[in-house]
Amino acid sequence: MTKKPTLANVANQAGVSIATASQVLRGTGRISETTRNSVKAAAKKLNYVPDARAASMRSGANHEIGLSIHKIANRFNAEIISGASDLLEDEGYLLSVLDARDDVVRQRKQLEAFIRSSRGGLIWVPAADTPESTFDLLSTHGLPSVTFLRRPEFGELDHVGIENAAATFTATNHLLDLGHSKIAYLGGEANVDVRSERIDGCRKALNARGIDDIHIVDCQDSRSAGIEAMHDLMKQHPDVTAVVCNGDMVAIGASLAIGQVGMRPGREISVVGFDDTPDAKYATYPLTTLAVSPYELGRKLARVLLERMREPDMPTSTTLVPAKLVERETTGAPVSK
Amino acid sequence: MTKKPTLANVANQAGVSIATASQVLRGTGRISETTRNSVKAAAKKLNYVPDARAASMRSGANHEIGLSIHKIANRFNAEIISGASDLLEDEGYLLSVLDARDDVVRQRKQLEAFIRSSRGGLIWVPAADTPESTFDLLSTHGLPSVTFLRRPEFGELDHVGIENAAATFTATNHLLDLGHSKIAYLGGEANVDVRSERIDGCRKALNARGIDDIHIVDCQDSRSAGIEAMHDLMKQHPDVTAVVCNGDMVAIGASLAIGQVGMRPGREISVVGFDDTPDAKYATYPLTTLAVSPYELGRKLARVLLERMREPDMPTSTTLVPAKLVERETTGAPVSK
DNA sequence: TGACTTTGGTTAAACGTTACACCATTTTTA
DNA sequence: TAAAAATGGTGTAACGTTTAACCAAAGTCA
Repeated sequence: MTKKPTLANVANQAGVSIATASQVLRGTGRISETTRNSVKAAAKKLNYVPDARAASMRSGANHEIGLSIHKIANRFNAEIISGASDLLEDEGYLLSVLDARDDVVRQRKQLEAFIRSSRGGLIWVPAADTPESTFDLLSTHGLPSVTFLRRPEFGELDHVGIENAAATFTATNHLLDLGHSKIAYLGGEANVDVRSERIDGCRKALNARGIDDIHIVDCQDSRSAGIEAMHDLMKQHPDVTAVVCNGDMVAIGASLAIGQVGMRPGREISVVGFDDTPDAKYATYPLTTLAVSPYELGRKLARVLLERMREPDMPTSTTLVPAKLVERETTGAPVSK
Repeated sequence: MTKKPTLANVANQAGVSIATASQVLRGTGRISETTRNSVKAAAKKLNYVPDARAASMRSGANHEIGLSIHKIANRFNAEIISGASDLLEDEGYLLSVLDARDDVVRQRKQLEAFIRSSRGGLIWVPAADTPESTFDLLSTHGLPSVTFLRRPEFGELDHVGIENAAATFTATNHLLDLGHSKIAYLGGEANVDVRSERIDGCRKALNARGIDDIHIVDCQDSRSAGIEAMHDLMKQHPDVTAVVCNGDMVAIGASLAIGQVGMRPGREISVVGFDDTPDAKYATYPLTTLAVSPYELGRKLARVLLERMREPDMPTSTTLVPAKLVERETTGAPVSK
C-alpha cells in the first residue's frame, strides 16, 4: 500500500548515510558491527527490497539472464531449462524464459526486449531460418550470448550442442547390424541444421556399407505429425524396414502408425527415436532411442555463458555432449511383412 | 563491441537536445517533421535501443510482466502461457516465465526477484503449501498480481480458475448414467485445492443419487505414477468400476494399467481425465476427458492482470472458465470382470 | 611528539531515461 | 498593431542505486 521503501528510507531510519546503508547491505566497505546491525534492523523493519534496475544501471552488472527457446512444452527442453536455471541460481543469477514458438519475428522481438532491459547474458536456440541481422543485433550490443541445440549459420557465438552425427551414426549401424538396409529418416524441418547433422550421421553409416540412398521425410515434432508421415511413407515406400526419427514424439507417432496397419514396431519395421524423453519408455511400444541428459546439457550451457560473461574477449567455443543408444522394443531384426 | 549507444549519443548525432530525442522516439510532444526525421535517422544509424531499466525507473511503469508456474513442461500450461503472452504482447508488454517446479522456496525467491526488478505485474500459480508470508510479500510491495489454477488460501488477489466442481459433477453424472456406482478419484496431491474442488464435484453428484463413498488415491501428475496407482487401486478395491482422474497423464497411466491386466478401459473399468491435452486423443485408449481451452484461459489471465494494473484499487475478482466433457473410448457401461 | 596508519564513515558523481516547467519565435486574432 | 496563441524546442530535476574519493578522529610507532 505505502510507497516502496528505498535505501534512503533505510539509511534515515538507521541514522546513517545512504552510502553506509548500501555498504552494509552489500557487505562491502569497513563498517562497525553496531551500525551494521542497526542498518540491517532498519532494512528488515521496513521490508526493504533493493531495486535491481537501479543497482544494475549503476554497477553495470545485471544478474538476470534471458533464455529464448523454440518450444517450452517439451520435457526435454524443460529439463535443459531446469539445469541451466539451477546452476545460474547457485551463482546468484536468475534465468527468465521466453517461448519463441519457432517464429523468427517473435524471437527477434524477444531478443530486442532482452537487450532493452540489458540482461546480463543470453541463452537461446535460434528459430528456424533466423536471418543474419538477428545475429548482428546481438553482436552490436555486445550481449554475452550462447546458442544451443541449433548451431547458427552466421555470427560467432558460443555454442553447446549434441553430437548429432555421431549419435545417428551409431543408431544406423545398430539397424544395419540387425539386417536392415532400406532406411528412412523421419521428421524435422528442412532448414534446421540439427536435422542435417543427424541425416549426415545416417548417411555416413550407410555409405560405409556401400548403401547410398536414404529416404527423407519432413514432419513436425509431434505425435500426430509422426503418425501421418509414417502412413505416407509406408504407402509410398513399402520396402523401407527401418526409420530413424528426428525426435521421440515423431518416433512414437511412427510406431503407432505401424501398429495401426497391423504390423509391430521392432518386427516388420524398426523405429529409433531421439532424446529419450520420459514418454519413450512408457509409450505403447517402448522406444529404442538416443539418450542425452538434458539437465546436464543445461548446466553446461550455464557454465559456458558464465565463462563468456567473465571473459568477453575469449575466442568462441563449441561444446558437444554425447548421445547414447538405448535399446528397447522398437528395433529388431526385420521380419518380412 | 563499442559502448552501447545512449539517448545522448543519438541527440548529439542529430544535433538536438536529449529531451527532444526522447520525445521523438516516444512520439510525444510537438516536434517538427524535419527534426523528427533526423532523430530517427540518427537512432537507426547508431543502432540505438532504449534502456528499459532507466525508462521504467523514471516513468514508474514497467512493461515486463512476470509469471511463475509450478510446471513448465506440460502442453496445457504452455498453452496458457502462450495465450497470456500473446495478449500481453499486443498491449506492449513482455511476459517472462519462471518454472517454480512446485517448490515453495524456489517460488519465493522467484517472486522476490520479480519484486526486485519491479515487474509491472505478476501472474502465478502458488506452489503447493505456499505460506501466508509469501502473499504478504506481494501485498506489502503492492505488485499487481493474479493467481490462477490454484486458488490461494490466504491473501486477496485476483484469480482465474476452472469450474472444477461443475466439471467433475458432470463427469460423475456421466458415469452414473452409464450404470457405474463404485467410483474412485485418482491423482493430485492432498493439499492442493484444485483437487479438493474436483472431488467435491464428484461427491455432489454421488450424494444426489444416494451414494456417499468415494475412494481417493493420491498420486503425482505423470503417466508412470498413474500406472502404479491404478494397479494398487485394482488390487485393494476390485469393486471399483470407474475412476475420475485429476489430470490426463494420470488417466492415461490408469488406462494403461487396466490394459496391462487384460481388461479394457471403457468396458470393465471406465476412466475420465482432465484437461484434454493433445495426448488424450492419441493415447493407446483414446481418453474421455474434461476439456478446457488453456489458450483462452491464458488470455483471460492477461486481461484480468491488465485491468488490475489499470485500477489498482478495484475490488478483487474471481473468474472461472468452464470445462466440457469430451467422450472418447475410455468410458462406457460397466461390463462385469 | 610528530608522522603514519587504521577505522568508520560521508559526499557527490555517475548510470540513462522521462517529464515538468520554461522560453524564444512565429502565427493568428480582434 | 498589440495581445494572444501556437510552434518547436531546451534545461533540469528526478528515479534508486553504487562507488570512487575524501575526511575526521583515534590508534600506532620510533
